[in-house]
Amino acid sequence: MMTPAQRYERFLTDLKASGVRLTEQRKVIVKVLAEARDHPNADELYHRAYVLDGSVSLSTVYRTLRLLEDHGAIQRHDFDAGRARFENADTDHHDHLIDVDTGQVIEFRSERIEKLQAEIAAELGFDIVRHKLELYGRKRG
Amino acid sequence: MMTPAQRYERFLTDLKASGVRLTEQRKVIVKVLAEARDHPNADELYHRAYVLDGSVSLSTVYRTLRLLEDHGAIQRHDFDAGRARFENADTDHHDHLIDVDTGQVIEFRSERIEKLQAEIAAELGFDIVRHKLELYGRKRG
DNA sequence: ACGCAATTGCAAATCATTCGCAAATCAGTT
DNA sequence: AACTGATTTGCGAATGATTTGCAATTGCGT
Repeated sequence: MMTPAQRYERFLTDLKASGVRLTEQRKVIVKVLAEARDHPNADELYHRAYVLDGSVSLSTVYRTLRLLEDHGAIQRHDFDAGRARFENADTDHHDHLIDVDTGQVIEFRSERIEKLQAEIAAELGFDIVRHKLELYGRKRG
Repeated sequence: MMTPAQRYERFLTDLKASGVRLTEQRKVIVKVLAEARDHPNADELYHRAYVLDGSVSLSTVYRTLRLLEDHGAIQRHDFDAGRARFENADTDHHDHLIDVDTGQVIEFRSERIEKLQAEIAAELGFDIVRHKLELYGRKRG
């Protein structure tokens, strides 16, 4: 398991290796992402970054998110329509269970489901590029 | 398997039974939905409906889609972010495989995956309200 | 330190969707 | 078939998330 600090360093190393310019704003945004334990949206990231460095703008947050997504460093989700949410892509693949009452997001992973998905795609003549599995549930009374 | 005409009649019957007013525009939009073999978005539905009846506006398409979704008559998807797509809800439940090259949507159903999902949710202490499983794949060379 | 292309903040533009409101229309009642 | 009142409509303006144009700023190789 990576610590936020390790994740941050790795983000920077990877970006530099890809020839991406390390501006103050990008470093701050990347730091906020590295430290996030949840799945923040652009606005939440902006506010967290702004506290660390008032020179960060919402535009740059959006531009940096796109940049990081294109580099495969983060992943975009749209659990609720209209607002994209983000998370680091360095961790192992997992799917999400969203509590419909609280909005809480729980991560899980099932080897068996992954395998079944690949089988189904193969039967239909496809190779899976990516997939999205979201369970929306309610806590048992 | 229901024919488009049967689906159309059933839409109208159900709506009338729910005390929904059957306006000209709603009937046209419902007819277009009943006949759709794909997963059209609001704009596509608007164009198809407009051909049948020039008095249909995009606003009413959106309002009717919301109405039908609230009544459980249709289902909303957001395969590509930003544009919702719709399909009749009368057919059996199924999931989707989206061809990343062509955008084509293939429907499939797996009893085993459904079952696994329920098991996973149960382990986490949840009952599934709904779920979203989308495979994004590429045709095998 | 120099220079210039890449990046920034800001405000204005987009895109899908929703909303306000006056005019039109449905559906039950005479 | 006309009457009525609440619902629904089309229009254009409003919204909310995200993107973009542009002049000013900044990272970073020389």
